[in-house]
Amino acid sequence: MQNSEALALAAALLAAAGDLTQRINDGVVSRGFEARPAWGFAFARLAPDGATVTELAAHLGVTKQAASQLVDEIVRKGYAERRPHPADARARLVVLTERGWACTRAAEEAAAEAVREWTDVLGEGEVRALRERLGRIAPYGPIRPAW
Amino acid sequence: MQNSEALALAAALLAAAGDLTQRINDGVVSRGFEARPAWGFAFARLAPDGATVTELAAHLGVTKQAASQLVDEIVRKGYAERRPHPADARARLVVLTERGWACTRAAEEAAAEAVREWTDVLGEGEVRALRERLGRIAPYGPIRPAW
DNA sequence: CGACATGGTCAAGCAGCTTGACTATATGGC
DNA sequence: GCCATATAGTCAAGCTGCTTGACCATGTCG
Repeated sequence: MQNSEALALAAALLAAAGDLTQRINDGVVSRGFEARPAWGFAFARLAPDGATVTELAAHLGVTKQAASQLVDEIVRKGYAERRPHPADARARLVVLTERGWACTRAAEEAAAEAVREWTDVLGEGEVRALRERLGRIAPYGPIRPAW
Repeated sequence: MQNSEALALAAALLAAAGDLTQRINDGVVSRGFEARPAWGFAFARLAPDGATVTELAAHLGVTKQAASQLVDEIVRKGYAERRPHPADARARLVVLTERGWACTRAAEEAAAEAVREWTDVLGEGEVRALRERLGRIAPYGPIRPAW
């Protein structure tokens, strides 16, 4: 593979990621929620059982302060709430509210809608293969900003 | 495809894009250049024959002022220079210097190196197919930030 | 030639992140 | 039981990269 091909792959990857992110965000907004794309990663971490600010920060790859600000915002807008941590009086458990869950479902619907357009172009098997291959080359650990 | 699958695809795409971007940037830095990931898109537009600030802004999807700041920086660091535009006295043509070209080549090498690791996992044909499919679903036009 | 469009810059402001300092609680050695 | 140290979280200040708004110089077209 030529060097310039590799750069083109990077560009295509970023373009696809940006496009999909934009579409998901638009879809979420059109369903009556306001959300910044970065929230998706926060919600994904909060979804199962909640998380502390520090855990969230590690997951997002930012400082505790930045994570705390993000939590401030989603709490202020009613998507999550801070509760006392059951086992550690220093910590506070951030959990999604019902509205937060609704927003998460909206994001899933929007994502499915966006991916459906890809399915129309590539076919379902190809899209599934795409997802599987991406998963193999970039395990989904802590988030690193795309640039 | 289930809704949650679609979100997982988006996450995998962003993770892969972020990972690749990070690796390319690291590779460029280790070759003795300092570059911010966003520069890649600027350099790509400047590479053939130069571009005006306005063209660059449109390509990057930001304001003229932001593009101008970016140009200030890469000029200050010796990667490009502003020349009078041959056909329009209002405009100034931003062109890469020899150092700019060297940095571009370093980015291509770094990208090739990063993609090579993927090739080891997926095989060359798969990676090529990945690039081709990504190209089909997200034509590489103006850049939209990933989030 | 004059009216408007376009390329570019200057200035101010804002959002999201950082580092640094601090308080409150937890943990482990003695 | 107590103290030293580590950890969860917040407050405050600052930086960077973007934005909007205003402006000048040049081009284009009636």
